[in-house]
Amino acid sequence: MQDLLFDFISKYVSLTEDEKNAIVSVDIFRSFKKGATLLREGQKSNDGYFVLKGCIRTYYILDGEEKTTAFYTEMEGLTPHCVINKTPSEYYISCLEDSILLVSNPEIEAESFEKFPKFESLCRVLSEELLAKEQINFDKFKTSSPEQRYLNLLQSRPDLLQRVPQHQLASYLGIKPQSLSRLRARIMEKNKS
Amino acid sequence: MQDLLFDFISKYVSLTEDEKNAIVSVDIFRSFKKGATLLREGQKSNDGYFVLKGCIRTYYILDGEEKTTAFYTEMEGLTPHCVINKTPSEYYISCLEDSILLVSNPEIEAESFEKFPKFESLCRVLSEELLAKEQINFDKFKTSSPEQRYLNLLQSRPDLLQRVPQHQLASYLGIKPQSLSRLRARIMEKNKS
DNA sequence: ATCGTTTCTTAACTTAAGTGAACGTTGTAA
DNA sequence: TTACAACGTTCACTTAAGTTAAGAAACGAT
Repeated sequence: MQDLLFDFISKYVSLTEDEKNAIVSVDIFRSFKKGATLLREGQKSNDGYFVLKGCIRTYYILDGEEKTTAFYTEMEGLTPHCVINKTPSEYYISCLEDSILLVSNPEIEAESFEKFPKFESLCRVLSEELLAKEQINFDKFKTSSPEQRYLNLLQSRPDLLQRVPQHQLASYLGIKPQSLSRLRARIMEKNKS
Repeated sequence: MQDLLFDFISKYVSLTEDEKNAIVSVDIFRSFKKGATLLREGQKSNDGYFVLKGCIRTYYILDGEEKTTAFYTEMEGLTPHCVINKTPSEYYISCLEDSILLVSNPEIEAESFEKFPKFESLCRVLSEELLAKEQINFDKFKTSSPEQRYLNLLQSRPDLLQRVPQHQLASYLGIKPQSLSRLRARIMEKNKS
């Protein structure tokens, strides 16, 4: 399991045995059951998550409706807004599947950055990369219709369509579950003829 | 003009005179005329931008149509996706107004990070913060109707509605210019009664 | 000052998403 | 096993956005 992490990190920087041991020794690998809630609206937390195995999602409850806005799967990570801003969370985080997560917080990070400046470089590069990717995703969302967004997801993250319930996918696509149903039927119809 | 920058930075870290001089001495402040193009589709570039004064925008040309997806105003910065990924750019960047920008690139940054590790910390914190903010914005976009998005923009960035042409605002809101016109008329109508 | 372009608005029509309700299926818990 | 809740689909209806076209206003360049 740790090897997955080190393989991932090795794309960015090369770690010495010392540095690898340092990561392992802080012992921040945690298992969660499907459905477990990691963060609730209104709650303050310092925990960031990196998915080694499984899938987690962020969602809001607006007018009593659940709105899922993001999914994180293997080798994807999330530092909640409330951690960055020291404010109560606006959204929930929960596990869609049994998951193994790396759980960190600013204190752990500060310590390790002090001992291993290389870790801070890594985090800078990672978050710059994530930011650029998030901006491209946002751009694509803005410039696409719901149908295009669905087809695009089918291309770029086909696994999600299998792992995730339709009504969560719908809000992820910015539409209602009924519209997603209809849209899928429409596409089927087109492909038939 | 530099004071604006140092005021901004001082919210995150405190700089010594030495460090301030280092920033000034690299001389990366640049002036641009309204309409100037900073980056074109297909082009490779290493330049990132930080707006000291003025306004820049990113836009795509899709099916011959200009789609504006982001605006950056005073004390906001952008490292284009193509810089992070070393790929040709998918979008254009141009100046909406006469602007004064801080222009940087990975080489300058690497040098300064070496001399002043504090700068790398600053950049890590800034990009983590920007990422969290971008995610919240994206979430809000997904969970809102075009009309809500317009009203929200009216609240959160009223200056943009003054500075920016309607048709650019429209694509920023994910709709057509005609729809924005109609939507505004609809809101006016509501407020009258 | 004029010409031409760009920008914004309006309108009529088309298309698709939102809404509310019904129904069958699946999954869960007593 | 039954009962209930959650999920996905379908339908009829409403509302709003996309499309195409036209015209008025603002802006720039000559």
